Amino acid sequence: MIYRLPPLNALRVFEAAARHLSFKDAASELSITQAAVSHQIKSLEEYLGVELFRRAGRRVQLTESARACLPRLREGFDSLAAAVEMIRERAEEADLLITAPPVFTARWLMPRLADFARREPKIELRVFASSKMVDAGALDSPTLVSGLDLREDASGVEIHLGGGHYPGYRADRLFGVSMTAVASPELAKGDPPLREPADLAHHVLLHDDAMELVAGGNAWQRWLENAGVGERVDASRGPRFSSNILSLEAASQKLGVALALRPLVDSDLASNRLCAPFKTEMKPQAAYYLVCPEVIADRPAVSAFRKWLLSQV
Amino acid sequence: MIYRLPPLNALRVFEAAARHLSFKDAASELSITQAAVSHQIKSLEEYLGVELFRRAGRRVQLTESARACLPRLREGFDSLAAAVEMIRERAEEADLLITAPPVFTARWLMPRLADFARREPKIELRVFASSKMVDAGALDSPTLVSGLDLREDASGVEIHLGGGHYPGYRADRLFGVSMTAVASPELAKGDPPLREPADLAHHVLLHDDAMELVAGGNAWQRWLENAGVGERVDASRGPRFSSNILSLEAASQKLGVALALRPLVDSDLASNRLCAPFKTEMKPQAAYYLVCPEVIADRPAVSAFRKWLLSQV
DNA sequence: AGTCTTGCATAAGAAAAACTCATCCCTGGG
DNA sequence: CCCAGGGATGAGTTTTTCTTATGCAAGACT
Repeated sequence: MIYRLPPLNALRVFEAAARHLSFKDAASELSITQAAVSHQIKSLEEYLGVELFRRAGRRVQLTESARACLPRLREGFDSLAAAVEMIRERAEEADLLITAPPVFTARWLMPRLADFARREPKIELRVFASSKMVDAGALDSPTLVSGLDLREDASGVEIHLGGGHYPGYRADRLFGVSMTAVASPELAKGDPPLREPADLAHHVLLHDDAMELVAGGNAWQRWLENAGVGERVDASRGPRFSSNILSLEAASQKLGVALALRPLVDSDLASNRLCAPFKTEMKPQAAYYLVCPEVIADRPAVSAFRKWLLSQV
Repeated sequence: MIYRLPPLNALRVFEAAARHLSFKDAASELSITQAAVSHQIKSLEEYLGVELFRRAGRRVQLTESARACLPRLREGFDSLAAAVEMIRERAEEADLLITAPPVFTARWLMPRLADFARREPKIELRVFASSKMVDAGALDSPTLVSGLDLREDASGVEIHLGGGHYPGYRADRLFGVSMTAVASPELAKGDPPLREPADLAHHVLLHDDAMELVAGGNAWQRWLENAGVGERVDASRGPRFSSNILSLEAASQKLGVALALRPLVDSDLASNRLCAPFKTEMKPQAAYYLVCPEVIADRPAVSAFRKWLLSQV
């Protein structure tokens, strides 16, 4: 995955200027001059080809599109700050740091984690749900990782949805997934009912960024084509959420039909919170893997977790 | 909120180098020379005072702390890329973009949103859950926003947990919150039972980054002091999650005791998924507010949403 | 109204950061 | 043992970013 990123310093200046709604104040926050801010903003506007501020006399105002992207921008800088903070603080005061995709964490890991915590009460856990743990098939890091500094206390393991080729890492396959459409049982039996995929034409499709990532873009479109009704159902309309968890929640609230990953939603299906009205399942190559560098795989905390996780599959 | 950020270009180079585990390949991806990569990494290492790569002959390896921060780093860059993408694509293909804190979205907004969608089926929604919608009391932007380009189609509204001082914005108070301890009912009645705050000394405390933000740091510590048992219970131990939703999930799975915001968890309490064993509630100044710039407040999509949201309170 | 003040824009030059080139060094493969 | 591959290093160059100085327009003040 190659990032196509804008000039990062200009972005940081923009964020400060947007926060203060003043180039001057932003400048003083950043310990630079007002002129420097003005330059940076201008270059960013030229780079983007979009006006970010409207200059109204002696004050500046954000354009609506600039304002709308601020939360995401803040989130981005916040993650970066957290990332470096994490490096600085080293041991992290935890024995085991688990990084996993949000849906996996909420629907699969959390219901089981209490059991692990009971068995290994001494292991201090840290669970980080990150939407970036989906990879195209293999990590881009093809080399054997060895010679890590073993004095460091914290051990990081990751759970990836990917193809399983992680050379240099110990990767244990947990389970494969398949994409299926889910809805509230009442909705499926309602009017119009959901009996076959073509019925989706009369229903609201719920989209989310996470599923786009798993499917490699246009998740619903692909699923519909897979079901043979790509032509008959418009995949573009419908509300869009930032996370699959929200889509599932929306589906259970009868807002529409969402895409979900089995077996993660099996408990929702069993409890009748959701139902899967169609047999059609799209099976991506990907599966969930527990991934960690070989060199830390035999630390007590890591191997205990690994052993436990595999016993849960 | 002032960000303390490292040299951003160096971070980007580091990410590429970590991905390839090769300075040479990273260099070619970034269209610069291997020497440039080497310099950047070195300067970042000096800035952080931490070794990021271990040089082992002709190959480089990540140190464990460097590797552990990668997911967060990727998440950061990804958000930045998404943010600028959003500016570029302008209208966003949606009529209404709602940005709200994750717990609010999952526990309050989603259960009600189906109703809104039914009433206003024409309004194309986009819901973005962002953990950065908590502010210290007021937005830092004190100016009246006017003269936005009204031709832009998408309207962005935000839901903030804050003090309600948003000059230039139309801010409608939704409801106040209070922090309370929650646990699984079985856990509370179990052995040792949870009868008064001091009993927490014998239980696992669940921490999360979101609650830290709300409380302004050391959430449990503050809550315990508020309950008068700051001395008797160790607030530092226990697993740590990246989101309050995960803490609540962990609590309901009997992993320990979490901090929660009322009234967001009221439905969990009503359904007996969770219980609030103590009367002690800590009431931060903050409340949830619907916030949007004055100038877009009267657009049809925005005013419909606003009216509906207020009717739900 | 006229004047002052405040804040952004702009141009030119200065400073700093980032990059390249040339070269060295080490390691592992043949 | 020698060679090739890949990273390190230092000097010098290019590019970016910043500052200083100044201009300009709008709101505040008298």
